Amino acid sequence: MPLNRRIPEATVARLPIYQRLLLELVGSGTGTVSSEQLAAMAGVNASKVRKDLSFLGSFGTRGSGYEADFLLSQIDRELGLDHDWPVAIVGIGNLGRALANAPGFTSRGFRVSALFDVAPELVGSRVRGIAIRHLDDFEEEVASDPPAIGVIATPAADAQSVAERMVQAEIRAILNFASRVLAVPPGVLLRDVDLSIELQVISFHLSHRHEAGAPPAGSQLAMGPVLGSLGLAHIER
Amino acid sequence: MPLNRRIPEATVARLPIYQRLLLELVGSGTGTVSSEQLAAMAGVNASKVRKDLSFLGSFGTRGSGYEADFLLSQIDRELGLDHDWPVAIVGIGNLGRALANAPGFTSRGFRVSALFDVAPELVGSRVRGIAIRHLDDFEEEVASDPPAIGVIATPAADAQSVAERMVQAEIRAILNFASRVLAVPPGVLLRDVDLSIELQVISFHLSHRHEAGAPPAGSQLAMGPVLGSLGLAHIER
DNA sequence: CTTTGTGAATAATTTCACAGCG
DNA sequence: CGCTGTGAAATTATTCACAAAG
Repeated sequence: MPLNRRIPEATVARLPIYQRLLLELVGSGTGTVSSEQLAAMAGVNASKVRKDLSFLGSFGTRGSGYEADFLLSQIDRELGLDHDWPVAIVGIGNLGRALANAPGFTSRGFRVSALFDVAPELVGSRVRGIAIRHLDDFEEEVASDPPAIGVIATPAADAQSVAERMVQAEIRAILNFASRVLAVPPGVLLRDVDLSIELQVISFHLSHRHEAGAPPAGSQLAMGPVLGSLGLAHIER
Repeated sequence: MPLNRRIPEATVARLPIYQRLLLELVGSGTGTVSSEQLAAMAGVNASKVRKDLSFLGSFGTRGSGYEADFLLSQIDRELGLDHDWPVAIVGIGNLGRALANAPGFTSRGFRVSALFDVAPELVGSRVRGIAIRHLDDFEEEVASDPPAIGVIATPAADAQSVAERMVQAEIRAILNFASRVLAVPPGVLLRDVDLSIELQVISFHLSHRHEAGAPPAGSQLAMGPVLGSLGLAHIER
């Protein structure tokens, strides 16, 4: 068991998929699960599942498979979902509200700790029990319960200034849903999501579907929304 | 100019990024742009940009760069954004509304052609001028203006049945935002987006930031939300 | 007899480095 | 000269195939 301490990025990108599947399986009482089953559910092939899981350690039992709840706990640990990550969301429009309510934002490791907007009619109302604060009070509010992750769901024009205030407030990781390339200093982890990139990838495949009948390579395991960010987004030291 | 007629999937995933950057550049009056500039904005390196663009043809001018508007038109053509793709969105909650209003869903190739929900208080109201119809009328409504792409933004529990109705209605491509693995027949292009996957990837990097100071490989150009889908999602012939 | 874990083989992607064109 | 376009090299990711464990 060599246990490489460097997990390939491609594997990291798939761990959340396995995590979610295992959550469902454990929830519905599954005891053990094979790489074959996981692979079918994830839409990948079984050796990829085994290879991915082998980077975490040897948690399977030959002849029977993986114990679902134990495997889940190992993946959670590897993904850092056994920590508590307070998440602040700025921009409580439709998208911000959707994020605040998304199961993935409110369970297993993540806790929506603060909501901000500038619209007077929003400030003071609550989403899932959390009061929306005015962005003017951002620094003050986050001081008491410093968020680990900042989510930007503002109009594009406001995104950069929000990012700067997040950085100023010592937030080390930013998830950016605004369609705007952001500059952040080295040391800040920035990831951009563009909701429409998948639409364009679909458009590509639709308009090429007649040429050469090969199934699109990314079909089963989709490459998700991607948006370029200024090349500054790495974790320091 | 060999002009490989098979564009790597990794390149296809980046074309929307270049597309969006070029839109901005053209909008702000830029005439020519170098691979170096595009690379800096996209957060990738210059040879990757040149390699990516070379799959579309030789559109650059040595010594000066690429003519922004011409390059944009070539990328649009390659991505199929010169077609008109009617998009039907089912589930007009916060997420559905956010999608209906997203710039990427309403410009360049895409046209939100129909909105569906089951909530009586929503049916009849309009989002960006498009009336929300009751899901019961789905088949009838889409018959008159058949959507090329169906977007599922419903609660997880409803996603599968919506997918089946879309397939029945001859929709060949589905973009699924529900956190639920969907089964679709071969021939239907299915892509899943999970809004929280990036959050988990961030969590991974945050909780590993102390070990070995290497910048996370996916930092500059983020791998986006990904969710496994049942292995059925390919375009036929 | 089943299913994991993993080296080895293959394939895809990225990066390098430079010839060649404007 | 400056910058593209692209083979070749390096790196990363996937798949194969099978020995070993339960």
